[in-house]
Amino acid sequence: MNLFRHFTQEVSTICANLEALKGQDISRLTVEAPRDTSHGDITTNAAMVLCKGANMKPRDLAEIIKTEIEKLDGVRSAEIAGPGFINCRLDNGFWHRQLAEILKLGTDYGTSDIGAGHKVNVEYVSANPTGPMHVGHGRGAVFGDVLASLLEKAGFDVCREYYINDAGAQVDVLARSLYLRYLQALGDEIGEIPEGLYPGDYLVPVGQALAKRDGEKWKGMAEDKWLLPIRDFAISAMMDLIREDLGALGVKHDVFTSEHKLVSDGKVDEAINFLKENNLIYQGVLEPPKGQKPDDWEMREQTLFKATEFGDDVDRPVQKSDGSWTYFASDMACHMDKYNRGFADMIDVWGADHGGYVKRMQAAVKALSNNKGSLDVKLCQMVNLMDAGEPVKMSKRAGTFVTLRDVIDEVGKDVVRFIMLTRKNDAGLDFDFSKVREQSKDNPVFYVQYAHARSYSVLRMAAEELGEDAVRDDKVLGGDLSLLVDESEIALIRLMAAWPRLVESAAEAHEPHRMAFYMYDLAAEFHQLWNKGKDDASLRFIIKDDVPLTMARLALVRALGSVIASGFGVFGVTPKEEMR
RNA sequence: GCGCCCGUAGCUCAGUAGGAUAGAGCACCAGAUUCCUAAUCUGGGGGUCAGAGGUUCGAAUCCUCUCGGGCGCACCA
Repeated sequence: MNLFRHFTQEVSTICANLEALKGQDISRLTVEAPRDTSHGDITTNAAMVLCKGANMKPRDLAEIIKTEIEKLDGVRSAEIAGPGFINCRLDNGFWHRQLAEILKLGTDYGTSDIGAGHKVNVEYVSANPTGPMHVGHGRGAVFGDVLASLLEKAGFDVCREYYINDAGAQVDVLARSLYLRYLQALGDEIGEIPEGLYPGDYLVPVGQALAKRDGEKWKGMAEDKWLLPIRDFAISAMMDLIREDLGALGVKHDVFTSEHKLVSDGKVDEAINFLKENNLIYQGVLEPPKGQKPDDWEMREQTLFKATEFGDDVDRPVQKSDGSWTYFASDMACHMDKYNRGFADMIDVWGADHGGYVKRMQAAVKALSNNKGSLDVKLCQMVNLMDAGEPVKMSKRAGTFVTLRDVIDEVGKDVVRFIMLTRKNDAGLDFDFSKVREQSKDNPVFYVQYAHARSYSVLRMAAEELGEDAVRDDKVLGGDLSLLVDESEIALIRLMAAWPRLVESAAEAHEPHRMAFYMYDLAAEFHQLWNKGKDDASLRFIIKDDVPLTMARLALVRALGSVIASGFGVFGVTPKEEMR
């Protein structure tokens, strides 16, 4: 249960039934956590948003509402503050019930039904199949994967999609690059890889595999004979490579959609015909871009999509001069296909360098769905690889290029995943190797992992001190939670109880990073409580001569572990039970 | 020239569908350990929320303009 939603409903009911507020729109009414905890546990703006319609002073109206709120179950006291806030304190019993719910649900705590089973398609990674993934791809991959998990936790029916850009010029370049490696594998001296082809070593074993499979079959043949079969071989090998990288990162997809297949299946024609029927395709000439005019600009008649009718700045070409479809055209087909598969809500995760592409794709989605579909595009900014505050120098030519796989091998997938989510997607991210290896508070992954491990260490210690039997599940879970009365204990429960709401707001905003900050705060709250036991021995979790209190505190510790594990579950990070 | 994103403490960044005295970490200063793991914790100083208008009970948040930074701008994907 999201406690804020619960109280919003309760207070809304109160207001709807008040004589003075008959017939008023109460949708602006909210119940939130006050920023300053000294103002109480929850606060409502009810009096302020409703006073105008009631023709009353906010504080007078607040007085009436307050009287009713005080009668609510779980509310200990209420007071009017500032311009008309009604601040409430909840009683300890309420918090104990929250704790009991966490213990009951375990890592399912935070699961929500706000998605109501609505279908959402999340497309992410979609790296060109021309080589191994780099760190920037990794950020988009983790972001998309975790956003998908987050939406699932919030009750959406999510499809994780990978769009393979296996059509167009870059895969021909890949085929030519592989052909050279193939010749090399057959013993030819190929020298330097020519400019314009992919020089990476990763094609060497692929060339060998091709030579092994086909022998000298393609040697000496004209390009038009070998281009297609070798291209297929190359793409398939590159997708294996990418799938391996994704596997190492723990990133999953439900559907891999091939651009090439969309074209050959006629899906692009289908999309374009649909637009033609709606009079959204025409032959026309575009104005040259103002300011920086490309050197090779020439006046040209093109097949254009009327993107301007759906909010884009200019109409967009869908066909190249050789008659083949532009990338945009097949991408439109891809999104139309998603819509036809039942996904009115789509989310695409792209690199920030594709920012200029957002409007046209959103325009296309509107056009292809008769304005029923929606597309949210999440742009992920650059990742800067650093070491001890200095940028890591990278050069493909010099062979000092750091791939995603290198980073995963160096620090592990859990660290990569978590760090990728410690920034908003549209903010740049520094990935510092030295910081990430550090075992200190400066390293958020470590700090949160340590809180989880510490919860286990307390339970282990309790088993040692009190005996395995004393800390069996049923005894810990069946403890008398009402013994938890210290303010710092209640504070921890209060923060844990905010988790369901956080999941919902992060899901609605499509912002998984909020979970990272929450988990860090939660870890800090727990470490603080642990340390209070140093100053005041009566606050330690394990009190040998007070077993009932110890049981209640072990339950608290266990719940803390569950909430962190719940967050890690969405993040795809394995919670550690010990740090050694 | 146009579009998108961004501008919050010395640094790196949060800021929960507009809420009360704007937060955290790092760094800096001062402290805490016979201890449930010191890989931690407590306290302190530090701000024109880039600037100017506007909307309203109330703005870091919404709108307009200005300044400053990043990205992108026809037959690449």
